Amino acid sequence: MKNETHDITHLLVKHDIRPTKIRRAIAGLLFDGHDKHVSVDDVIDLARRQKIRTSVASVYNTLNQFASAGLLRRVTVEQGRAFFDTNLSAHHHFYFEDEERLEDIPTEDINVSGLPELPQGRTIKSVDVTIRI
Amino acid sequence: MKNETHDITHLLVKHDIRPTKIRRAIAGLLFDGHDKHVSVDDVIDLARRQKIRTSVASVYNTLNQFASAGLLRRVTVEQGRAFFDTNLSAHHHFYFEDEERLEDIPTEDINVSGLPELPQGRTIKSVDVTIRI
DNA sequence: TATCAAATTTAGAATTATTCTAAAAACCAT
DNA sequence: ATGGTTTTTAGAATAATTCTAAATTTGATA
Ligand SMILES: [Mn+2]
Ligand SMILES: [Mn+2]
Ligand SMILES: [Zn+2]
Ligand SMILES: [Zn+2]
Repeated sequence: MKNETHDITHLLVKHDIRPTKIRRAIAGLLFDGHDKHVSVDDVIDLARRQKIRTSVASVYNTLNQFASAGLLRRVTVEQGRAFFDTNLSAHHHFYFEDEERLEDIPTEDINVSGLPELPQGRTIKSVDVTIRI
Repeated sequence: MKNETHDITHLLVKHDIRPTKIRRAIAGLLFDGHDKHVSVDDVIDLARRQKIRTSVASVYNTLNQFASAGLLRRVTVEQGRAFFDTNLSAHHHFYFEDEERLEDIPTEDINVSGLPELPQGRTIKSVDVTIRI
């Protein structure tokens, strides 16, 4: 068993996700040490290229589970398609409209300060800055 | 003819949109002097309540035309539904996730500075700050 | 290792938002 | 009023996502 496989199994277990075959396979595609932003279609294509046999429903199930478990972050930049981000640290995004592609902006490259008072009883879930270019 | 109606006709004409009946009706719902964020469904409901007879396709056509003409600004905060914003001045948003509702944040209530360098040949189309609460 | 209940995966149907089509209606310059 | 052009519309088409329920996999236990 490759070390990488072992790491992925533990990553899933740590997040209370049973490390089944397709979950490990999809996690293997996503968590390869490189930050990425993927659509469901991207994952289906990636899986097909690696001869991983799965279904559309499973890709949806798995990405949604990973997002709920905090292994992925959902990024909404256009209505219609969802993107999932493997970079979990605080950061912002360029969105290349013509290419329908996201690129990270390190949090230190944008200064967001002086947040307004929140309405009663609310807490911030996220602060997202998207620069469309 | 009410003054308000006249204003709306001129607003459309100024933006090179022929002031047809349904366009004037939908513009009347939207441009009443109060900033608002509406979904297509909201507009259909508003129209129905005012006994404005129209079709789903026309609401889509009209909102898309208004957005292209710069009378509305499209706001993307969740995959699935599009919001249209009548507030055209620079500002940001709270998004109330549980209520699926937007609220404006005046631009002076958030300080966004030190934007990063843009990739070659790109220009900023918009800078959107969304605070999910 | 064999058994089996629970969890997962899956194909295809269903749902939802949006766009497309092409026929009918409205518009407006003459 | 006429008639070419634009708009409106109902319903079909498309596309992303979720649902359903049957088949498969998983992993604890015997
Ligand atoms: Mn693709
Ligand atoms: Mn509604
Ligand atoms: Zn990112
Ligand atoms: Zn707004």
